[in-house]
Amino acid sequence: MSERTILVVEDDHAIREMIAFSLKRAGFRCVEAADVSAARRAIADDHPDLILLDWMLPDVSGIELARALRREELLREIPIIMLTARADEDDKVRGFESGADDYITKPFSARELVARISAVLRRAHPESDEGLLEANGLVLNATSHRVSARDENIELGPTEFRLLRFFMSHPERVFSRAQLLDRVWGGNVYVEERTVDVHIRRLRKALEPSGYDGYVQTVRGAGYRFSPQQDRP
Amino acid sequence: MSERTILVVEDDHAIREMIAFSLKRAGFRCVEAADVSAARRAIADDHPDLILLDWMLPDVSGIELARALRREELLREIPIIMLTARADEDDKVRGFESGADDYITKPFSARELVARISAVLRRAHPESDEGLLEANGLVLNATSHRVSARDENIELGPTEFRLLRFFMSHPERVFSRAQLLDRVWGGNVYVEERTVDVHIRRLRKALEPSGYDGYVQTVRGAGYRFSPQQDRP
DNA sequence: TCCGTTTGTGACAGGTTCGTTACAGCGCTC
DNA sequence: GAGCGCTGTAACGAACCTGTCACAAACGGA
Repeated sequence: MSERTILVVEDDHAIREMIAFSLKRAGFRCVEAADVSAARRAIADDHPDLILLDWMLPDVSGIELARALRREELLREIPIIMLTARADEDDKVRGFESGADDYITKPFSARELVARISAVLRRAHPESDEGLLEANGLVLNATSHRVSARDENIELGPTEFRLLRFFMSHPERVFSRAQLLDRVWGGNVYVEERTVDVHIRRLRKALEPSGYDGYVQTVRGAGYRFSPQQDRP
Repeated sequence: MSERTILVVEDDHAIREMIAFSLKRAGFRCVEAADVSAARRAIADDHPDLILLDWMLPDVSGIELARALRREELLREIPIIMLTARADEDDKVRGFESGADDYITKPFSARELVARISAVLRRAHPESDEGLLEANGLVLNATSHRVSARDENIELGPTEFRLLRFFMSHPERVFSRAQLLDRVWGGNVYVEERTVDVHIRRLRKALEPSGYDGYVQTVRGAGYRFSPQQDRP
């Protein structure tokens, strides 16, 4: 599962650091913001997968930010978890919290924090697209995570599977190594471009016994292409 | 599963919008009403599957509406979830709530809301779940809570039973640990993902004597899959 | 042809994921 | 309260995957 980015919006420096530390240790990428304007910048720059939002902020209240985000079409999908202090017993205010996907009352443990974040992320990205890709007898089933060549099963590693899935959903189109790294490996990873070659090789090797390795073609100076145009193997 | 319609009866515009937003995102169809008379119209027009009812309303109290609905023959079936403010902890109030199928105290998170609605709907429309699941001689009887392999009884713990039942009703499909936690353990429970591995192990161990353990397959980097495709054990 | 550039290939160290076992806590029965 | 089954977590090793390198091979232009 690819790394998830969490934006932490909290004015108290010490608390923010604590949270960031816990999240990083739990394997999340973490972006911090001390106020709403910084948060807006971070949202634009880092495309967080989830926002952890203190509701008491210096400039605009966290609730205002939450409601504003909900109104913006592109940002509606980002789940929000509210941080509230126990003292804020005002019902009216608390009622508004329903705009968030979850809320956590201070004080809270690092484990609870991580658990709730995981739960919300789980719910936010439920199931991926139903996908059956086919090319001249080469079948990739995304839901069962299986690849077969004329009913013969093909074993692929995780990266090779993603690579083939990407290729099969964009046939007859050349992708540079950089594009492949971006779209198969995921946006912000630092990996040598030549690494793509190696995985192409591994994919070809796996397809070789069934004769489909020719479908993965090299375009010298440009990148690679998946081309099922030619005759059946 | 067909789309379910929820009627939200709540006078506070902001809260109502928030709720509606959350529900829509969770895949429900959503109808809104600000007062009891609007609610009655909505019930007649939209035939909601569930009513979310604030108990403090401008014209008639939510409780009155609930009791009135209960008296009407055709509407008895519609489950009702009450929304109450924390301040109203009064026993007297709680007593009135007995007409509802569940109640939620403000503040609440979207996650809690969705979880409770799902639970009530599940109870109201008991899934005509085929109580008998079969896969190449492996039989799971949901009603008698029994599992047998070729007439040989198999002892399973509660979690392993639910796990196997879930797998058998979704064969040939990969589920991530997160999805399994969500759908077998239940949405709002906070458990380490690796815990899934241990229960997979326990399930396999229980299936081992009869040779069915191979049906529970690991998909590295993705999750687990139940696959009765291969040869009989 | 030659030479520089690009790609294929095999090996490998480090890291990650998974299987497995052990164990403590909990609720239950007796 | 002891005994028991069930659950979730931790820890360890094994299997596997990954990114990088070094070198070989292929290619293309001069």
